[in-house]
Amino acid sequence: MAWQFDNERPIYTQLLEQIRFLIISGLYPAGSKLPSVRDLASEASVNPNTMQRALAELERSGLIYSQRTSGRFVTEDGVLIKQMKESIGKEKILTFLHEMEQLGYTAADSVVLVEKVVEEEIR
Amino acid sequence: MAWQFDNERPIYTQLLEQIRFLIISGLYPAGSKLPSVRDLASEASVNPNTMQRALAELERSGLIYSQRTSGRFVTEDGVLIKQMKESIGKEKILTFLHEMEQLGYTAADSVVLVEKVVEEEIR
DNA sequence: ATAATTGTATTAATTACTTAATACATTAAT
DNA sequence: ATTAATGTATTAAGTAATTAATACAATTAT
Repeated sequence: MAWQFDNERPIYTQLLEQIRFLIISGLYPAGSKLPSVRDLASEASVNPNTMQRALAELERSGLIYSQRTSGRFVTEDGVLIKQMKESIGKEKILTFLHEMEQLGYTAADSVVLVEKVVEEEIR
Repeated sequence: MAWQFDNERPIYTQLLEQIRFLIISGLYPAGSKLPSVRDLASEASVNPNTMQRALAELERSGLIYSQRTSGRFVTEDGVLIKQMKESIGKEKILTFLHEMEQLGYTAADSVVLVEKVVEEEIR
């Protein structure tokens, strides 16, 4: 796992996103046990509290849960994982559309523009 | 003009965005004179330095320029304004696509999803 | 029983950022 | 010449957020 961070955003946020991706993508399967806070922290070269914070936030979202002394686990609820992915995605889409509107583009404009950019990318 | 702010992001950022929108949308036309820093600040109920900062950032982007004692003006370059709008838009699109990828969606996925959301919105 | 491993809580240090206060400099207007 | 209006610079105050240090609690394994 390549733990990499930029200095733009808080480390705990980036940790959260990366771990979330590991779960959503299935690399950490539903029900599986995560490494301990300390192990994850040392692996990512980060203070344990920072990792703890990232994990706590993931926990709030229900993607993982902790059992006081036996460790942390990915939720068994595969449906929840899927829903989480979809709802975060939708949130990002709405934010995006809103920002574009604030720039003077209608939602319809934005659709077209995204299509264009993606086509350019492919080429 | 409705100067409204949330507490999520810095005020100067929000000022910048709102003024930028006024320019891009043509409400502050190319070449026109802006109110003074102090006037804008008092109108927005904001410290002059905060407004100054927003304007300075806009200046870095070339959308406005200042003449030491006569005031600030929107660039005469209408093409630049248009390009600015387009380049900021494109930046937002790329960021969006990147975030979606980090969530496990390909660019093609994202296009389809945006379309879906927009259709829902219209309905 | 003891030790080791786990998550958790509390507090402090650091850092960065935002906003504000104030003074300065330049030019246009009177 | 003087005043008023403009943008600018500098510094400080205030605030919030992030990270780190450390200690605690609970349970599992030995």
